[in-house]
Amino acid sequence: MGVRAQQKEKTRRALVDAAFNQLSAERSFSSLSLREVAREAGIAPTSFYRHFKDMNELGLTMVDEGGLTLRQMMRKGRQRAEAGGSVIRISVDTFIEVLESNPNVFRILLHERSGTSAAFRAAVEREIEHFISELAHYTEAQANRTPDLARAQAEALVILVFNAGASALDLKRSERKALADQLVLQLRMVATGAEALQQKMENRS
Amino acid sequence: MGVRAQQKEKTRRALVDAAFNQLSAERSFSSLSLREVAREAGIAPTSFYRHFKDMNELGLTMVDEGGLTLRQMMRKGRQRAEAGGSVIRISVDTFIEVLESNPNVFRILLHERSGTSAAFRAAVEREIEHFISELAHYTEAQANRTPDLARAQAEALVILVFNAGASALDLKRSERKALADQLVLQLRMVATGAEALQQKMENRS
DNA sequence: TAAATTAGCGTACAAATGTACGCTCAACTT
DNA sequence: AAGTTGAGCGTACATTTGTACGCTAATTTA
Repeated sequence: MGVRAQQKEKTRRALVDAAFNQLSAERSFSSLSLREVAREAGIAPTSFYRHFKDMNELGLTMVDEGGLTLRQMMRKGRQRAEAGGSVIRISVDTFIEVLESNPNVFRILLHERSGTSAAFRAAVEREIEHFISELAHYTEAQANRTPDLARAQAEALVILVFNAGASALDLKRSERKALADQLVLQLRMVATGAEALQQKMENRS
Repeated sequence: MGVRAQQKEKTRRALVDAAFNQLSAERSFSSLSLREVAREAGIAPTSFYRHFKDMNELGLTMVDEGGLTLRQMMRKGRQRAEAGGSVIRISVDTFIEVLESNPNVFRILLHERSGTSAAFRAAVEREIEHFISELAHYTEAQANRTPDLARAQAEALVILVFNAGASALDLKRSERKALADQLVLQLRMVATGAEALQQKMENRS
């Protein structure tokens, strides 16, 4: 890659990073202005356009990138689970760790999920869908579930996890422990319930 | 109430209604400007201050008012359920109806739940907490659950319902049917799972 | 080496925003 | 009847925003 393209990529990264860094509990992506991001990245406002058509395009990039990061981290965590122990417990712990080390990635996903732009909502939904279908396949194979039951179960699990994530963002480290425990309990409810429903259906037919 | 106070109340209502009416899938509360709301309500921008300290105060009013509306409607629906039939099914159907007739009340709750103002998040959480504790008490009495199990169960149920609500806002009428069915299935999972977990605990002790 | 490309800059402008200030006049109080 | 209050208005202003336009200088291509 030429010197020129390299420098351009570097600036682009500076923009993305600047935007991520400005996110916080008090600052959502949609409240960031183009000028603020450019300022933080150390370039002139008008130079922004050399990299993105508008703020929307930057945001979508962030959602995609964030979702990818999350999935990679969760996948690594899952490898730990293969060593043995409760899958649910280990997954929840991994999730909390991921959340703690990437709070802003979470913020943008959670916020824009109920956001004002259809494109954003769709993008976030796509990321969540990745999680759901990975999990559904896993459950289908592992617990021998009916496809549609596996799907409903996976969806419920993911929703509960993401919601707990949203709450966790506002909590202190110590309170997160209790939240994680409650979450584990809820996930077990869903898993146990799905199993019971499946058995009932099998007996009936 | 005097003529004067009456007129003031009327204008205040006009402001609240104006704000609610401007909400849509493309427009969140936080994206509304004071001037826009005043314009829609038919008053001068500066007159806004006669009624609210700032937009934040207006928003909190809307959250409180919206939450109240929702609870009242759900309570009416619950009376229908007492006539017999599946509590879950009837509750879900009621919920969908409520959602369809008050989409904007939902939007503000859903969006500000993950919003940028701590006061807003707390207010929404308070509203959701109402639902959870009402449901937890119901379950505790009805199904004879342990308090903490009842709590975890109620929370899971409410979260699943609200999440489905968020998705439903983006769907066409016909697609909502399928979503409702899936939601019912998930709620049954939780209920069945909670029951099973409780039994297991009782046997163990 | 000469020409073409382009990342980044500075200037500029129209639009919109929140809100300070002071006025009016109808409603209320005394 | 006289005096007080306050809801609503218009004017005004500083600030911030997105973005159009044209320039520069370094890199790339020919």
